[in-house]
Amino acid sequence: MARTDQSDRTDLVDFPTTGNFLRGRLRQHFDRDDQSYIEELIQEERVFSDGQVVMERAQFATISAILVDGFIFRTIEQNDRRFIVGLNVPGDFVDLHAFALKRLDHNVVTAGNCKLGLVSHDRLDETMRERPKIARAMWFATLLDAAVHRKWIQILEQLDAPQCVAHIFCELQTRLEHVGRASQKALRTPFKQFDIADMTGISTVHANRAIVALKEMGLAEWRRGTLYVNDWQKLKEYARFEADYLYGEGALKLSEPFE
Amino acid sequence: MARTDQSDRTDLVDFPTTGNFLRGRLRQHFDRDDQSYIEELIQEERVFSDGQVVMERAQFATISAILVDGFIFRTIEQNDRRFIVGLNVPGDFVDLHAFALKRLDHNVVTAGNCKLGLVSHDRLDETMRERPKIARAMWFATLLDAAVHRKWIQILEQLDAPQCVAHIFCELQTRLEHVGRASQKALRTPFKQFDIADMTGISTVHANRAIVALKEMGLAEWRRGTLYVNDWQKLKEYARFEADYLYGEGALKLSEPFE
DNA sequence: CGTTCCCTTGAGTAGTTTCAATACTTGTGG
DNA sequence: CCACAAGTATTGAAACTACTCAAGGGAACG
Repeated sequence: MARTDQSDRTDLVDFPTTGNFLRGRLRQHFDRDDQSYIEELIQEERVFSDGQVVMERAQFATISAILVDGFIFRTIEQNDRRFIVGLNVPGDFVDLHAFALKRLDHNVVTAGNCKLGLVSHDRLDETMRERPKIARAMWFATLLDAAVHRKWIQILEQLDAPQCVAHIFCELQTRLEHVGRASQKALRTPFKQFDIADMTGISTVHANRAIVALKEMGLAEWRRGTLYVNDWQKLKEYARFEADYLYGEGALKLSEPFE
Repeated sequence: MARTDQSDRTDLVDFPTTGNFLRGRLRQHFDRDDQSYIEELIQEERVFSDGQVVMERAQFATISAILVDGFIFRTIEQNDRRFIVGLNVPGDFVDLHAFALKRLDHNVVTAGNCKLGLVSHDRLDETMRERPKIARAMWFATLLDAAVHRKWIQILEQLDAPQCVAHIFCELQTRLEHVGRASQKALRTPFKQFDIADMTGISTVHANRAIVALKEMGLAEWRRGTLYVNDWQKLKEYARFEADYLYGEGALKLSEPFE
């Protein structure tokens, strides 16, 4: 699961900006030419600081961005309250869906410092016309987000606050493993406790209590943005986390040829 | 909003199977040739009865289906409990995302009797290669589902049970208006109260209480599958429903040319 | 005309919220 | 290097929301 094998490493050397795109998922179906093509789509890299809006709800989009480094929140604001409806990790094409939607229904906001690679929608139009295989992989990438959304709907419907928090961290860890950014003992994030509250729709006070509960159960310990976990397996069981839906290893993985 | 104007009606006469696809949204950007092309994609129509599984989680998919008539649930099952993570109405391409994902993370199940139009993924491959404009519209359609998912995440995070139930019905009504299937006074569905419970993650007992609460507030009355609403505006305010995110009329609508 | 499925109601329990008060961290200017 | 301010984290208490279990009522279907 989510190893960093040799070929993955050369990906990052040769394709420093897009080497993590779909890594651990469809990427294994890309040949070198596909990988170069994708890398060359990116016209510019840009660095963002904490809390910057990468793409704002309802703005007409002409470019999209892939996350090279850092974390991204997708947020919906209503009545001065913020709801985090999605997270992104390096390798995620954070607003690729803006290529088809043109105006997003939510904001894309940095969580901590980020590096992003930008591609114009004109270039993506070309990709649609000339590289249907890659276009379909991009489509796949946006649908992966949708699969994660569905899982969030389920966990919000099913789990209580500590389980829900645990599930979100299990997911984050697994997604970081896909792109070789995970450490086994500690999950470092730039998140505050109120970010966790906004992801799960609970109050900050209750988010704190959920974190305390995880610690009291001996499952995980949160200290200023870092989650320390001794036994991920135990935490996953507690959160009823099953990684299938992330389309890495598991029942949903595409094992057939992809052209 | 959501009128049935003359051109919409001819859509349904000339394109009986796909005439509702993206109607009220991107469809206005399709020319007659696009519309014919889409109609001709459908190779077969099939009728399903209540509770049939149209596409099962993790099965390898080679066809996708557009909903011509009826309602569809997207469900995730865990520990013998069912979670409804999405709904579909006529005109929705219910498992178009299976074209890119190949194996779905959830089940697609009929709610009541349904008519579906089937298209093979081979045909969709052709569409990707030969009709990038239509391919992009299909991509858009799958992302519309994702936008609805995000809204569900938000309402689950924000609203209490009666508001959440109200929101789901406001959304359903608006989506039916898009395809000319709404009546102003009564929203007829094949849903049971336990379906409503599974959509919102509450118990059936509590779903019942939420429905009672809506009635006591004079907002809506539920009688065996039909929701009677006198003043949709009042219900929408109560549910904090804002239709933008459905990409019909509103801030997110694509007003620019689409080729 | 009874069985089954669905809906409804009541009572007690668990989970979550709000408000309020206190403590800890980090960064800034003196 | 200290003092203070701002932001973040923690705790307690009371109120509210939703849950479970249990029992009863009603409609639909054979």
